[in-house]
Amino acid sequence: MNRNSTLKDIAKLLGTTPATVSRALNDRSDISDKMKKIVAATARELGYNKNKVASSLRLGRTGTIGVIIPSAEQSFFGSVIHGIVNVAETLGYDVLIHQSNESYTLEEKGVHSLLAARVDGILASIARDTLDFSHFMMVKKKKLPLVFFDRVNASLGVTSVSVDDYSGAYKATEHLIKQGYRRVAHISGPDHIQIFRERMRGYIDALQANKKKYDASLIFPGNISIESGKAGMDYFLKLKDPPDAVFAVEDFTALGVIKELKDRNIKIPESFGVMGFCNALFGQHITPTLSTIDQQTILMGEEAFKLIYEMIVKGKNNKTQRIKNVILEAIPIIRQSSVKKK
Amino acid sequence: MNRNSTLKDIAKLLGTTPATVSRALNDRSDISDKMKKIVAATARELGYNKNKVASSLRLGRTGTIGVIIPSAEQSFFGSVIHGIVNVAETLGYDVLIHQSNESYTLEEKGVHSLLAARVDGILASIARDTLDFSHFMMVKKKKLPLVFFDRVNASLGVTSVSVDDYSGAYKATEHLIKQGYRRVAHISGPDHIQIFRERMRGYIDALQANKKKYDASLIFPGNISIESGKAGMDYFLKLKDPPDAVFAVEDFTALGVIKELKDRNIKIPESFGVMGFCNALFGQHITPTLSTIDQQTILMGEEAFKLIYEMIVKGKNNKTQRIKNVILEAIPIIRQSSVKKK
DNA sequence: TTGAAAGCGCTAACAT
DNA sequence: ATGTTAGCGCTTTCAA
Repeated sequence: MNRNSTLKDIAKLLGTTPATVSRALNDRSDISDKMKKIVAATARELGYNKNKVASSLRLGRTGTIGVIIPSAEQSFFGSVIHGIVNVAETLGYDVLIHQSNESYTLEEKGVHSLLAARVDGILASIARDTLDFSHFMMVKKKKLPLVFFDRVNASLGVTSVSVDDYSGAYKATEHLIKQGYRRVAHISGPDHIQIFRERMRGYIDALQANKKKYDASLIFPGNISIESGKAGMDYFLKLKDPPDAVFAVEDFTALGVIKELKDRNIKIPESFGVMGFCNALFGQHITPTLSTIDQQTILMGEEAFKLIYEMIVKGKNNKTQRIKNVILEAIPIIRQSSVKKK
Repeated sequence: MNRNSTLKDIAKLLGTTPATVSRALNDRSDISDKMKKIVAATARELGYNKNKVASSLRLGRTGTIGVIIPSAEQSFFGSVIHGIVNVAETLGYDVLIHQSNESYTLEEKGVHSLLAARVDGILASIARDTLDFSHFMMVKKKKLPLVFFDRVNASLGVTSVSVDDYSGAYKATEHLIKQGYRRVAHISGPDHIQIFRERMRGYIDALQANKKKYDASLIFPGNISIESGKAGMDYFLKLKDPPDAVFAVEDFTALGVIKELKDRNIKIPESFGVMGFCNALFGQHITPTLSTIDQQTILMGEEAFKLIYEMIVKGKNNKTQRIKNVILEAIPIIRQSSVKKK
């Protein structure tokens, strides 16, 4: 590997010193234009490319942020990464990715790898299996900028971006009621995850605000899967007074509901209404198309990076950091599965 | 930010030197077990976390690889990233991500950022708009390990992993013929991208191997979108002797075909057969479910990392590198849209 | 088995 | 406007 050229190489060639070359390349005001030009030309000639590793060591910052997601395979996180990386590149930051695969142990390892890499900040979406948050608290204690996105935990006092799950669920439920469905049920997600609890709360409040009685038998505990959608429908249809609409905690669950209804020849949306949550890609391609709540994934990634960027920049000036919790609007996407009214 | 502890801190506390502490922590054989134990204990106590930046500068390698993809938003690339990152983590590597957003300029910038970060190798999937490959040739010239995945270019002599596009297309086309469809058409992708040319070649060869005449009017030039699927069908159905099956270059195109057929009340698969390519998630949830070719995305990511890892390790020993081109099997996933026979 | 010293490439403080 | 010097934290060579 033909050695990368260094400031020293350029300096030697020009009969000057590495310090001057460094200043010239960094466009410092105390260097003459003439010198800047000749340095730039020589650098180009040698194919010089700044060694960010050395620079980072010297500066005590890396211009790199770390991201921890459950899995890049889930298209939701792919979109968020897209948003994060695009803004990061624009602002000159590199992005390191780690996956927890929903495991606490891997998440914890990921945090340590990122700390070893001396990232300037960490963006994270909490793993399903994480119940102990000491690794994140350690980051916080080190005063290293930390931002949670989507899978947040309000009790930790960490800056975050998430979608307004409560209001999204509220809107979804209310939409079904306004469409004339009499009894709106809910299939929930694992209730140790805050966002799913929020969605359930939105569902319950929307019922009560619309003078529907809250009926615990109309809530089926699911686990974010097609299967729990099917199982939920199976359960609901055996009730004495079954529901005629379901607000599912996310789109796969809603898909299970639709599959089960189709198997039983129950007409959607005429006899039964369905709303999901997530705006997964497949929703617009199935029959009937799925009404859902959009989570603004790309925007979420962009906002997450902007938040951490702000923390990094402010941290330099030793300003005190206030915890911010950005809540993105949950946007109803009304398609066929929930539109009873003509 | 309470300063991270260093080898020096540990050494001072133990009345020894940074060199010894370094050796102890790196489990060198020339250090006594007693010393190793006490060093480990002190390190734990201080919450010591090796500064990878300093270590990288000294060692001349970073234990980091760079990945350039068109966009993390495409679920295909999300899956590949998943595969890459998982294997990388297992082998102790960090992963830096850059996106080209299908633009040559951003791709080129990405390569330079990764070089500045002194990554130990680069994995890349070529952007749609990239016609000039000098940035990749520069990487190759530097003898920095480089592996292409999926969007490869055979003429560049770069190690790669990709799916067997030719054989996948061949199998897809032959499957449709064997199902009894008389005239099998093809909607292609941008033909400056090699994988799409390969798929067309597979289509043509399968026709001829099965004694079907190759008819240029049965190939519609598309651009990997739902719209080109629809446009293709519109064109085909106006032909004097229209086809009764389509092999679409990828699943979105196939989805467009299906939508158009449904709009015209043409029965799938009875009157018209459809095959896609990619095995996108939505294919199993639409009606009819979509027959397609699986690309083994996660495996592709895993293989890509393994290849570059091998190159990195061998490079150290100055062994000569042979260019490898790993071709993953293209696996037909037969669902409803192509099954005419009972 | 351990210590002393040097250096990876960069940048900033200080000097001129 | 430029040069000198030192040091970020680690690892390795050489010496003891």
